[in-house]
Amino acid sequence: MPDTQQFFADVYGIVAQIPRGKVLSYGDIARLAGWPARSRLAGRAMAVAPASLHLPCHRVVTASGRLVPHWPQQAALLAAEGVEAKTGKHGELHVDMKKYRWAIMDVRPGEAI
DNA sequence: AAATTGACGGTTA
DNA sequence: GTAACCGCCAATT
Repeated sequence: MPDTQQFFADVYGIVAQIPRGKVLSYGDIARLAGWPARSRLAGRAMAVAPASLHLPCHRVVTASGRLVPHWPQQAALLAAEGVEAKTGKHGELHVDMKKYRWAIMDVRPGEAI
């Protein structure tokens, strides 16, 4: 099993565990999967993720809190779960990461700061 | 094999 | 707060 495929599987497992009303960034997922530098691969994993897995990919945003480009409906899905997405002048949607980011990162002392 | 692209992240100006 | 630049890894052209 190639590392990439294992990484993909791990990413899917993590995304599936994201609680309702919380979000994670690609970088966070990559880090949790054990590959800190593979944030882009996390995005690719979502891109190729089979719909049969029912992954809550709408709970995945960028590290800046920006919602996923090329996917406008994500805001509606998040809003349905209580995640408030603010709309910018250029139609950019962003969420408050400090508030909605999955707390698994905060559990680690020392790195949270 | 080389260059380009992408659902990214972080730092610097 | 926005913009530009660099670093990162894999797939695609």
